[in-house]
This record gives sequence, structure tokens and C-alpha cells, in this order.
Amino acid sequence: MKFVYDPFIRPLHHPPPDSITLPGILHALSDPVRLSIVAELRKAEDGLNCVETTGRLKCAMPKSTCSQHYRILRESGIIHSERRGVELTSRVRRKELDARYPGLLDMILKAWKREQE
Amino acid sequence: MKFVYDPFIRPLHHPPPDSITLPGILHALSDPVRLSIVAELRKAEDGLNCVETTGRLKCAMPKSTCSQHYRILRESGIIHSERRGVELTSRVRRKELDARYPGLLDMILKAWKREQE
DNA sequence: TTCCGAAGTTCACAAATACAGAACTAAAGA
DNA sequence: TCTTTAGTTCTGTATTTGTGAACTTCGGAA
Repeated sequence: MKFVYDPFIRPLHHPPPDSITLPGILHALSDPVRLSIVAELRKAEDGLNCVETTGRLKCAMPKSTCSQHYRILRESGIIHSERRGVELTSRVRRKELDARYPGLLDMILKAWKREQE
Repeated sequence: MKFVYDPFIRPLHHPPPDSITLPGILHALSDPVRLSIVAELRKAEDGLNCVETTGRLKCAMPKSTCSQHYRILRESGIIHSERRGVELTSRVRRKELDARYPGLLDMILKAWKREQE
């Protein structure tokens, strides 16, 4: 069977703001790793790529798993990713999220930070 | 194989406040049906049983599915359930949740209400 | 008292989802 | 050109979810 591969051609899918859903957001944030990824991304104004993020997380994780986590975050509408050469730079879609769910992400990340200590 | 059955003897499991986790909460709330169940429960100060809740929800759903949703909500720590004869009366664990995650549930339910309109 | 209906739970199985290793592609630099 | 780096896809396995069917218990009716 042929192995079809086109990661750099296939466009990344980002939902438009009005098709972001609350259950989708909550599901994306219902995983400790993803919560931590989002927390890191949110701190970094310029975005981070996967290596940088997992580096700061210091929780070892296979690349494939990491890739899946980013896909889930992206397709739920929490982050925006863009290819820069071989890297994928992601950042939190702050304005859009805050317009749709004011204060929600902040509150969740704050609670997560507390819970981590 | 023997069918072991003891629903009215087996105790309901409610996590103590300090073993409630944020990912657990978010996961429990990452389903539209469960969000709506919690919204109804939160409105009813005295608690509701499953039939009352699903009646108000007017989204038909098999009993087994409903039972699972309640189990997930209960084991995440969002609701407390207690048997009253043949019924199961559930209510939101407001004080405990608000102590641990101040304002979070309110914010989520408010966002859900907006999204429903 | 006995019987029946209502309320929920558990089981079993199918479908969907998640995880992680392996193979792979493309870009950038030596 | 060759190699390293960053990330994706595939695949098989494992876990989770949804639902019908069988079941138990309680409370009220007969």
C-alpha cells in the first residue's frame, strides 16, 4: 500500500471563530499535557515550536504524541500554528478566544498553575 | 458467567475535594449533554434525579447512557449523588468546587448558555 | 401480601479515540 | 551532497464511549 505523505503541502486546519465550540475547547484542555503546553504558549508572546515547548515542559514525550496534542489544540481553535521552514510555530488565539469566552482561558490556566504547585 | 448486580449496595464513589483535578473537571464538562445536565442541576437547588433532568433537557437518550454521564460527573467531583429509594438525587458540589476553582463553573455554564442560544 | 411499573445499574459488544513506535518528508546547514 | 532537525502519517494496540438487553430494587396499587 502506498504511503501518502504531504505534511508541508497539506494546509493546517484552523476553525473560524464562530465554529469554535465550548465542548471542543474543554476537551482540548482536559489533558494535563495539553494544559501545560497551552500555559507555555500563552507565556511566550512570539509563539513557540514543539521542541521549545516540550523542552520547557521537561516531560519527555514521543514526537508523534506531541504532534497529536498540537493537532487537537489547533482543531479546537485554541492555538494557531504556522510553518516556518521545518518548524511549526504556534501561539494561543488570544483575541478570538477572549472575544468568544471572556476570561475563560485565563481562569483555567490560573487554576492549573495553582494545581501544579 | 454469573451476572453480579448490586447497584443499591455498592456505594457511590465521590472523590474528596483534594483529589478533584482540573483535567478531570474539564473532561467531564467536555460533552454537550453533560454540560446541559450540570446547567440544569445547578439551577435546581434541591437536586434532581435522572428522569427529571433528562425531562428538562428534552434530548432523548437511553437510560444506560444517562447513567454513564452521571457516573462521569460524579467521579470527576462535579456532582454529589444520593439514593432516595429507587431514585438518585444529584446536586452540584458548589461549595467544594468554588473553593477549589473559584468562579470556574459559573463561567463555563454562562458561556454554555450563551452558546446555546 | 403480592405484583407491577419506574428508576437506575451492569454487562457485552461495537465504534470511536488515544498512544507510541517506525517510516517517512522537507528544509537548512555543513 | 550528505546529515541533522522538526514534524507528520501510518499502523497496530489499548483505552474510552455509546447503546441495547438483562437485571435489581423500591414503592405503590390491587
